[in-house]
Amino acid sequence: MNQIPEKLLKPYDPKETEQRIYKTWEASGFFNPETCIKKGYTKADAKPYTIILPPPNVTGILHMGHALMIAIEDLMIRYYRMNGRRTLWLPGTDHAAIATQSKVEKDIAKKEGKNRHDLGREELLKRIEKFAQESHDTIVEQVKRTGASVDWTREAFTLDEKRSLAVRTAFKNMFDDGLIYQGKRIVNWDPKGQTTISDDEIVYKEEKTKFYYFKYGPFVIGTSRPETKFGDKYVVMHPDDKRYAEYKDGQKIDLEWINGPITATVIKDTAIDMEFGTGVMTITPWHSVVDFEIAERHNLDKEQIIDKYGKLLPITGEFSGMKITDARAKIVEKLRSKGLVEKEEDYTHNTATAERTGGMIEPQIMNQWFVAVNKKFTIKNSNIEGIASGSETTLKEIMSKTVSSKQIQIIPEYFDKTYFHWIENLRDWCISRQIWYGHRIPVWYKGKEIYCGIEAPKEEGWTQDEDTLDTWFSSGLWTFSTLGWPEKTQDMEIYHPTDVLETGYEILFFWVARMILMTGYHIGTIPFHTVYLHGTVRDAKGQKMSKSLGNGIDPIDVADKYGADAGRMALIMSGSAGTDSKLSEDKIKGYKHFANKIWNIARFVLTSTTDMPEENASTKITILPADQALIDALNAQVVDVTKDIEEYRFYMAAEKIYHYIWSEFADVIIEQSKPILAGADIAAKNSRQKTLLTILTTSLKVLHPFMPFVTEELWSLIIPNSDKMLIVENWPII
RNA sequence: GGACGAUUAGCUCAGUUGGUUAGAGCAUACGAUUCACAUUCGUAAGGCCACUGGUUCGAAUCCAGUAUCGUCCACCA
Repeated sequence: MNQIPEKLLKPYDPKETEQRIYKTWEASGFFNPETCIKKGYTKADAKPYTIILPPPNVTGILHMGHALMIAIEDLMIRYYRMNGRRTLWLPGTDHAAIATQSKVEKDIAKKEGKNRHDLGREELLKRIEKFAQESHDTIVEQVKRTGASVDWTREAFTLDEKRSLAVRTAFKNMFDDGLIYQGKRIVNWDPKGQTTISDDEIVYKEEKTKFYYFKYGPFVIGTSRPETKFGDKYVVMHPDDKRYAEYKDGQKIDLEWINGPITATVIKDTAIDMEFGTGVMTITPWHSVVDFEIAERHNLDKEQIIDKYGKLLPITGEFSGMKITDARAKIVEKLRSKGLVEKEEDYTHNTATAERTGGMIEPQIMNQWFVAVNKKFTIKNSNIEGIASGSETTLKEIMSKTVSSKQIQIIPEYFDKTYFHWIENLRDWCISRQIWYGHRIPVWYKGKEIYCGIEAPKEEGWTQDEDTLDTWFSSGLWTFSTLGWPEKTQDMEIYHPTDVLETGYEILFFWVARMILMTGYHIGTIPFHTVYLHGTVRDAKGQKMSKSLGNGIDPIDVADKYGADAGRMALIMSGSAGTDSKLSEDKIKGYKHFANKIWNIARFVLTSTTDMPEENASTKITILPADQALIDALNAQVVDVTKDIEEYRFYMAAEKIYHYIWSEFADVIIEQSKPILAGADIAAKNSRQKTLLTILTTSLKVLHPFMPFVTEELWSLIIPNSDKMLIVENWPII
């Protein structure tokens, strides 16, 4: 070791280094576990270690949250790869049905002034696919910039051919088992987006409005929505309400209403809050979830008042065809002229709006497809603890048992409670969407006949259901659809169940719970052993990063300016599982300095060891006790860091390494070494030289999962003739 | 309304499951230095660990309550 590489004499330049190093990794094939086996770096019978990358949506570009996710997953993957595990990290992207379609529709409306009906299904889909493809390509480039050691040969897309087959197969199996059914149910209809949306996609916004009290026969009813009241022929009160004890359940009362006399029926139901308003209400089952449930319980008639476009139907008489907002005042006026308005008050309440389109939700009863979460079915082969093969179970039970038995461990643990709370309140999952982009429901109709199959029926005359599936239906299959299911593949055999699912806590219910449901049902096992939930990355002030606020930090800008390594370190160091973190450029800058620090340490060590004698069988350098003590201290650190990584305390592991390298190695050990290296005692000098090299190489190995680029680059400079890259080096074993 | 968190130095956060004198980074002050370091080093100051009570030989840590902030869920006619 005589030559000091010229590059090393200048400050570390991450921009030049990182992209070059990534290409070297790609060319090596080491992201692919089978290549590692072929080259002898992983044993053929090694225990697998699998992470499936939560697929970013093809709606745009990656943000800091993705960068955090990748930093943590790559850290685990590189750590386990260095530990000799058969390590697979499988990448992919998500078509994100509603989000993507509405993004493209918005663009088209803005640029061309057209809506989707102007374009037609085929043309719109073409446009969306083009957008999705471009978005996908950008995302892939971004993922590469972060240093992610994902196996690109296995890349998947939630809407590609193999995943589509998985979706149709999954649908058919559940359909045949009676777990998917079509039903008239009240759904959240978004008149603006012309689609249903799930409960989870609703955003409640505060609205100031009027609260009216109307005379309804002998009662006074309260409402903020007079326009729905036309069909109200049931008046409901709590059975224990003494004020209305004289009225009996089922009693008929003739009264004067908006468009003339009607006969109302008294219903007693405990869903009524005696404290609210007058304690009496009329119900509109077609347009209210609570009312619908009351109507179901008492087997009452349901009538539609408002159409899909938010306009009043002929049942409203003279108001027919009017928009809700226009009609409301006129209806109140009419009631007032009839002397039926008791009083009105100012009222603030939460209205439901669609997250994607901002449209006001108008509940409607519609034909939709559902997954029955409480329906019993026989599970064929079960590896789920507490649910035996061949026993009767429900999807809800699968979701709950896998976690309560700790077969699936959630980190941080306290999210268990939130998870169970959610499961308890879970209703049947509405999986149909009235949009065009996504997996079309594999059901065909011919007259009154209905056919569900993986492929379209061969005979003529069948038409396919117009709806598509909720995007979470396909992502629910993600851990096994990516591994080739429904084919019986070797990948499934080897890599499933996966080890860790690492994702943001905000999609615990959307996604994690649905993966548990789908995997339990289709595979009879768990999708992963551990769920690691990371927090939200916020700006320095603690605000969410968003486009509208313009406070986002672009991971690519970070990579350009400070290096991806620095960005990764800043993200990993920003906090523990489940807690939000604040990120500022200053923080990232600090870790750029750190990368340069290691660079300089390496320069010092290399220039100080050029005259170290080469070792061979006859001439061995003896390590003196003082130096052995330094190595022992480092080893103790490595043990500590290893434990922290295995127990998911990544921030702590990172901090320990950082602290060791800067405050111990650089500030103490190197400073102490200077007189020894310049001294006359050759034995002491050689011992120290060898020790410095040992400490440097060990430090690089331990730091590699955190800062892969700078460590790999230094590795190649330190050991120039080795063909073994740091990525496949062995984790220091003590 | 229900659930779950958080509250520690000026700021951002640790504190590994109860154990010496509560730590780090940034920022601040003072000093050193051109030495592997454009990006260096040392020293210092800075804390009623939100508050009240309890358990314990011992509490930032466990329990109960209060306050403030945050997140999620539900949503009322």
